[in-house]
Amino acid sequence: MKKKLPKPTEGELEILRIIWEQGPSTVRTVNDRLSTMKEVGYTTTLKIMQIMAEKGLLKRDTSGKTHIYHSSVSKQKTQQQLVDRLMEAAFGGSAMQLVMQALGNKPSTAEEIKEIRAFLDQLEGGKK
Amino acid sequence: MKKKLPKPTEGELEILRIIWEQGPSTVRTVNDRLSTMKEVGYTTTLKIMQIMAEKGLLKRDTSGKTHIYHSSVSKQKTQQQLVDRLMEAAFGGSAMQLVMQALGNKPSTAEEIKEIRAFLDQLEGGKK
DNA sequence: ATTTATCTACGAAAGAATTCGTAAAATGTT
DNA sequence: AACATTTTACGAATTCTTTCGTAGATAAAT
Repeated sequence: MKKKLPKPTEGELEILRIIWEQGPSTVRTVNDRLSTMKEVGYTTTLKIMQIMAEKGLLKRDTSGKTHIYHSSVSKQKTQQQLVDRLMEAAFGGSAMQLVMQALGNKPSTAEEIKEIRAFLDQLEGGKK
Repeated sequence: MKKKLPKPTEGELEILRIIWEQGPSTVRTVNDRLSTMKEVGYTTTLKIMQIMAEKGLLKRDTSGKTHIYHSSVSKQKTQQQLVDRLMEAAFGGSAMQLVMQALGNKPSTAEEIKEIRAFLDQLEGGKK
């Protein structure tokens, strides 16, 4: 019975994305990356990462001088959680409406559309 | 040049959904509806709606005794905004990834899948 | 007109999220 | 060893959201 982790905030999600991309990271490397996107102080990043560790979103190895943080939530699960939330909160639980909204505005390439079709094929085939 | 309205909070979104559904509403009717979903005091609903009016998410007619609130943001635009945000924040801007995540977990009916296909056809047709 | 009910206004409290200053601990440099 | 740098720890200030109590205004009922 694993307890449900809290939904990451916007700021936390930014950090998660960096760690998913880089793998286990120090505050320093996360902050360096983050700094290329926005103004942010080192201690601010540190604090957020410490809080994330408390919440269970990150785990940390404190054996060395510099602590190393790694994600304890998978990218996939987290994305799922966020999509589910939005689907519920804004679309009354309708996946289709969400999908159409997502596709409708953003012009997709023919290639992407093809991939989605293939994906739909697979979905149908699978559930027979 | 219309100024950008703030992103509604979760609580605000619930109220927006009710107003989108019911049309222009009083605090009373919104609160009645809201109360069927969760415990909430009348003044709480009132306060949130007042704040929403301040922010520009709602407009109100104060001519009568009872104020009437109506949405100043369209359902469509708001959904778009939220989807865009999530797409950016969690999927690096990829509509496709978001779509697959949305479809992948939630089992869709054959009917829905059909509709999505039709939608894709239309998308392709439209962009030549 | 007095009472009762409904509604708005105001403000306060509590909790979360974000930010950062300062200090202490660990490490590195000369 | 003395000094400088890096990192962690702590806590305070700020802002935002949510909640609701209380009071005042307006309308309805008797």
